[in-house]
Order: sequence, then C-alpha cells, then structure tokens
Amino acid sequence: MSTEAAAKRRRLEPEERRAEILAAARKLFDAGTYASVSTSDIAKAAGVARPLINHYFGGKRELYLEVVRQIMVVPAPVTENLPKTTREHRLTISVDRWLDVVERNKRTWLTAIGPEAIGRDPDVERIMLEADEIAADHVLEAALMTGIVEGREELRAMIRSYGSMLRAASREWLIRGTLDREALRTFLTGSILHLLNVTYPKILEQRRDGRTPPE
Amino acid sequence: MSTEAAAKRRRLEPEERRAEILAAARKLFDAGTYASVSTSDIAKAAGVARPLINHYFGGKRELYLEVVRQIMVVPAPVTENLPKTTREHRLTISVDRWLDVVERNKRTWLTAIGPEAIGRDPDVERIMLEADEIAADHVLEAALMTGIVEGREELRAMIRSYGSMLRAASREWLIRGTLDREALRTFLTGSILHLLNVTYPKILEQRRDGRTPPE
DNA sequence: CCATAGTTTTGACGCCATGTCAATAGCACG
DNA sequence: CGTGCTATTGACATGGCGTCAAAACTATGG
Repeated sequence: MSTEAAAKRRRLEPEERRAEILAAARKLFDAGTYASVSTSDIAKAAGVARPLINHYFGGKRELYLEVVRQIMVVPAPVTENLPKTTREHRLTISVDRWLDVVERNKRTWLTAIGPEAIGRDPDVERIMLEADEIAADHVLEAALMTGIVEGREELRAMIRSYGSMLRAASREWLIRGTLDREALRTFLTGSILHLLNVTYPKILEQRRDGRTPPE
Repeated sequence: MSTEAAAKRRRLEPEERRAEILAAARKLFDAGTYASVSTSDIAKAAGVARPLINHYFGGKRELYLEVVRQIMVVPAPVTENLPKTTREHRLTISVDRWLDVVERNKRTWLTAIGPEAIGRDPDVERIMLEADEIAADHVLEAALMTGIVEGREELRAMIRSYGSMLRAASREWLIRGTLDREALRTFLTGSILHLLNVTYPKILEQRRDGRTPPE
C-alpha cells in the first residue's frame, strides 16, 4: 500500500496526537462533506484506531466543530499596522489585504465559508457569530471608529451584515469569476464607506428624531 | 386534524401522500437539524412506514433537498405590481415588502436561511444559487434596469452579494433585535441604491479604461 | 356481487457508522 | 529489569438508512 506498511503502535503526548488527528480531519473535511467523511476515514488518515477520536474529542461532532473553529479564525494581518492616514485609505488597504489572504488560501477558505447554506446548527452558529464579532472590531479599528458609543450596537450589526456581503462577493470572485479583483475593490470599499459615512449618520439622526431623547 | 389512534392502512394518490410526507419533514427539519431528524421520525410523524420515504423521494437526502427548495422560493409579491415611479421609490417599497414577508414567516424563514454557515453541500449550494439568481432578476426589475447589457454579469454578481447582506441584516433584526425596522429600511435601500447608482457606473468606467490603478 | 389486476404500502433483512468499555501495550521511573 | 501509569486498541452494542419481495387496498370487468 503506502510507505507505512506496518506502522507500529506509537505512543505520543496527548497534545501531539490530538493535533495529528485534527490535521487529518481538517484535510478530509476540506475535501468532502460532514456526512461523507466517516470517523473511520479520519482515523485511518491519522494512522490511529477510531476510538481515539472519541477519546480526544468526544465524538465526530465535536471534532468537526473544532475544525470549523480553527478555520474560522479571522486572519489578523488584515488590519494590522495600518498607516495613520484617512479612513478611506485605511479601509482600502484592509480590503486589499483581505483579498490577498483569501486568494492565497483559496481552497481552504472556500470550503470553510461554504455556500452559506443550511447548517442550522446552534454550535456552528455560535462559532460564526463570534468570528463575525471579532471581524467587526477589526473594521471599526481600521475605520478609526473604535471610540464610537452612540448607536454602537446598530453600527456593529450593520458591519456584521456587511461581512456577509464581503464573503459572498469574495466567493463570486474566486468561484465564478464574475467579478475581477479591481471591481471587487471598488465594490467593497465603496460599500463600507457608504455605510460608515452616509448610512450610519442617517440612522443616528432617525434615532434622535424618533424616540430615545438623548441627554 | 387527523385520527392517529388506530390508523388503518389508507391508500392515497401518490401526489397527496408525497405532500403529506413533505409537510411532516418540513415541520421536523424546522425544529431540529438534518442529522438530528431521522427518517423514522418523519415516517412516524407522517403516519406511514419508513420505506415510503425512499419510494417517493429516493432517500433522506433528497427529501431534505426538497424541503430546502420549497422554503427557498423567493416570495414573489415582493416585486409585483410596483407603481411606475422612480427607482428609489420602487426599491423602497420592495424592501418594505420584503421585511413584511420575512416578519410574517419569521420562524420558517429563519430556520430556512439558517446561520449562513458551513453546509458545504454541492446540491444545497445549487439550490441557493438558483434562488439568488431569481432574486437578482427581481431587483433588476424593481430598479427598472431589466434591459441593461453592459457589465450585466458584474451587476448581477454584486446584487447577489447584496442579497447575502440583506439576509444577514434581516437575521440581525429578527433574532438579535440590534436593528429596528426603520434602521433596516434606511440601511438596505441606501445600500442597494448606492450600489446601482454609484458603484456600478464606477465599475463600468474602470472597465472601459481597461485597467486603472487608482490612488 | 365477485374475481382479478394493478398500484400503493409495508415488514424484514443487510449493511454501515458511531459510541462504549474492558483489555493491551508503550514508556518513564524505581 | 520489573512496575505503574496511561495512551491505545479490539470487540461489542446500538441505531439509522436503503432494498426487496410480499401484503393490502382500490378500481375495473364479468
């Protein structure tokens, strides 16, 4: 078969073995579906007996969630070390970096983000929400709006929604090729700027006029 | 409703029986997850033997896809009978109607759209894409831009992406309550208008110039 | 009213996947 | 060179899904 015909029983540190299994699982889930990948497959790929998965992760489900969590981590470099210029410039750079990261990890990212589909899994949902939360923080930081307090929740909610559009647009680019990179830049930076500079103030105004008398 | 005390073996027209099973499946999938709902559960709820599911749908998976397809149908009334006024007005009305529909079918819609998550199922993906396609048509129609040909693909791609944001924002509204209805209106109509009136022309221009490295 | 044919519906079987548990075997220490 | 700790495994039990031949229901013709 393969090079490791008669793999002896190796004994590893729990951490190390755990990592090996996780890596194998990640590779397999990357290629197939949750249902199409069996714990036997994972065990075989990791070179261990199936029960070890239960031992280290509890079950198939937990292992899967671990994989999702790992992949979902928002790439930090996107909003790190931004020059101290205008909001527009900083956001343009962030969008560009985002596109870089996504392009580089194309395959993994695509399978992670999936076809924004059904899922309908409370635990997965929680993971996604946390990731969105962090991403929203990054945007606020890039936009030099960290200190905002009035209508902060509304703003963050809109930014999270924007995140969905960003992912969808990125998929359009990578999969369908219906948008090229330059169009994406224009689209994404223009949208977030409009959101921050036009929509957000407008909503603040509505808020003041309606109920919620400030002061 | 029905007498499920000692249900004799009723013989129905295939269409009718199929519909009954589908309804039961829909209700159950609405409450749980794909994995958490067994074909036995569905069969029991529908008052039939399990193999009937295979007979009418092929298998659990196909039945599930059928449910998704049914729920995903874009509500038509959203862009029907729009008054012949400005683009802005027509889009405002459409957004409003969308919010109406969503609010009315709150629970069903939420579980259908799910937490735009992992899924990663090619067939589900196809269904979503088709739904998005139709939705994009509706938007174009509402925007009086049906005849557009130049950069049509790019435009449609951006509208599809916008659809993701619309769904995400609707979820923010219904689940978290972080956005009220008025804010949503402002946000959603403002975004689509900006997309159509500002971003789209800008991208057309870039297209004509060949490549224009901005900044 | 009865027999018969045709279609719906089901009971029973086989297969595969996951989770559990007691037993085994590697490794560090004396 | 034992010896104890624990990582690792083989074997079993449970439960879900798909298949198939047989049963039950209904409509037709005599």
